[in-house]
Amino acid sequence: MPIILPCGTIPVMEYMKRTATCGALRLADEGKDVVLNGWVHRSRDHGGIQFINLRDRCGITQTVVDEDAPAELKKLAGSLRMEYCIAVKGRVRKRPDSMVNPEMPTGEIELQITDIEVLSKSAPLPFMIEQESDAKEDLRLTYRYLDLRTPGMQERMKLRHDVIFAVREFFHERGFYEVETPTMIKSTPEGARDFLVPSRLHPGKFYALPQSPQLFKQIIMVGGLDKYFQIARCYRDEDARGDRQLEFTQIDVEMSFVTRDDVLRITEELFQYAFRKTLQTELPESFPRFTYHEVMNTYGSDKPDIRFGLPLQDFSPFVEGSGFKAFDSVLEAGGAVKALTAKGCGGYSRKQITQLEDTAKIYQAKGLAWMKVTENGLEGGVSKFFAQKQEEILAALGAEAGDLILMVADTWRTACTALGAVRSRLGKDLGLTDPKTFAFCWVIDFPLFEWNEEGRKWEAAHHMFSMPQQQYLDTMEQNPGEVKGDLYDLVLNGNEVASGSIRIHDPEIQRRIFRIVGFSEEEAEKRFGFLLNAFQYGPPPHGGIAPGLDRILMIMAGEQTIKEVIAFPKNSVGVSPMEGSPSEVDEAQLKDLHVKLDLPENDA
RNA sequence: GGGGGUGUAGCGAAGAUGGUUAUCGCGCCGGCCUGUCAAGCCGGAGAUCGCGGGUUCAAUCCCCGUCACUCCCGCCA
Repeated sequence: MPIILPCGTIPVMEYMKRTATCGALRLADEGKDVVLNGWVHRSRDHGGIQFINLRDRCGITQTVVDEDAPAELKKLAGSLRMEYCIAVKGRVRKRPDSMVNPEMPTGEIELQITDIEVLSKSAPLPFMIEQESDAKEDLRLTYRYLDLRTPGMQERMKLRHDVIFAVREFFHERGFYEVETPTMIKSTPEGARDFLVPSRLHPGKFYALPQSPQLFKQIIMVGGLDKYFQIARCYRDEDARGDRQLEFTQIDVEMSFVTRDDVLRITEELFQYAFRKTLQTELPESFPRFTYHEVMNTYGSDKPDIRFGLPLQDFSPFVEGSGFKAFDSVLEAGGAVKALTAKGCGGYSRKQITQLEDTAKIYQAKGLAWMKVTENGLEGGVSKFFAQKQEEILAALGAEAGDLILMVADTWRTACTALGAVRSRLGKDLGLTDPKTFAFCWVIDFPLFEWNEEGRKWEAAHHMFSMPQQQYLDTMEQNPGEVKGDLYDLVLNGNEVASGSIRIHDPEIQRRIFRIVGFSEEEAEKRFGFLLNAFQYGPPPHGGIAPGLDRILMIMAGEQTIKEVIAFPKNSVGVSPMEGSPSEVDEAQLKDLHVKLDLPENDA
């Protein structure tokens, strides 16, 4: 790296600066004298001749100290160890034909070394730098600076940069302004727990880190900026998951004077653009749309993986008269019986079926009923109850000999989600989830309210600023559970990757929503007063969406966790093992902040 | 808040009904070696088997507890 200093100050330490990168040289460069800077990736000393693979961000070049090289040079080369940072000078030469390495972009040439300069040494490594480190995740995070050197991490960091760049390009070209919103804001408890920042100047008061820029982007619309986007960091103090971190990045978008379809369209274009620019992948011209009810019924999930079929079906027509009490009683209680035809799984062992049942049970199913389809009809499991109707059943389910029929009877929601989980698992087990296939779809028409059984009240399913669909406006108080919102989720390969809505810009409708979820005028004023105030001054109709950058990158990179596409993620318990956060702070710092600790007893 | 899994040398793993010297690969150190590209060959160092307690003549192995990590349910408007 060039060291830049103001003129006439401290002398620059001179070293052999690179004239090419380690990924650049080709046969056409034969005969050139070049300097490379990089890290010793591997070193192979054959006694007479020594090969040093030099690595930087751009690639790996084989450099060679020949047998007839000066003894001094050979000695220095022999002292090099993995991950020493060095400069080498030499001449590019064609490799002998039989020595060409077709695996390497630089494999037709090598650098005949004339000089070596050790720029810095490396201690023995805690793990080796390989395509993907095989060290445990926690160790990789402790030494993230080494992990970042692995080609795998470097590729993902490049992908992340490329996608962000494409996003900026895309929105810029369409007249969006990138506007930054504050990271220290008013706490508006609703949804996830807030991270709090105590105020020194205002004893007893706190800022919150934003769970998303939601309220600010709506205010930006009131501010007349018309089209906004931001690569926004969001903070939610909830337990982590493979696809969830305490802090994560959203591509936050909001637009004025738009309808739902405008937002869906531009989001489709955004991903078509980003996938084309970064993965050279063409996405479909438009993404299929399903209603919430449809995906729950068919895929048993509000984030369906549509890379494969295996649809859930209604089994309730075959229950009456079967004599199977377990199913009967569920239907009498207003529940549902859902069935899934697992194609070609008729040979599953008892153990395999039990494993599928365990999956269903995680999602609260009481059991997983099953029947095998053979040449002779239904066999095994609960088949004896359905023998008379077997023709009908096979026809309705499209089941054939060699299939396995799986059923869950429970409340509609549990039956769907539990069997949906079984479907997901089968998709993976049967190899139907090619990570190179990118199957986007929209889920629309979400219910606006959900009944909270514990609190005995209605809650906003998404957030309180989403618009009810037009046809419910007159009557939404009468049956809140029926009300569909102008809400939409974007789903990719079974992952929710974006979520958005058309917002309420009419204060009267907003008041009615608050009333339905049991929010008093005073409470609404206290929490969201600034937004309601803004809405007194001619707010434009507006709506937006917020794609989760990390999740999308994870899927683009074919990874199982977003940690692989974040340079410095926290581990599963919110700790960063590298710098050791969170950590205790000085008593004096707490005092400044007017904060006293009240720690749990057994916390050592 | 709940459930599953893991913890053995710097790293990744194997291991035994509870028994004497705990194994393998990579890395590390030393030596040999003209063409490798995960180089090869020879030799060497390196482990209180996560920690604490219990059972036992004897525990890395069994039991209890605990810690750390990891995945999942809940939670995540």
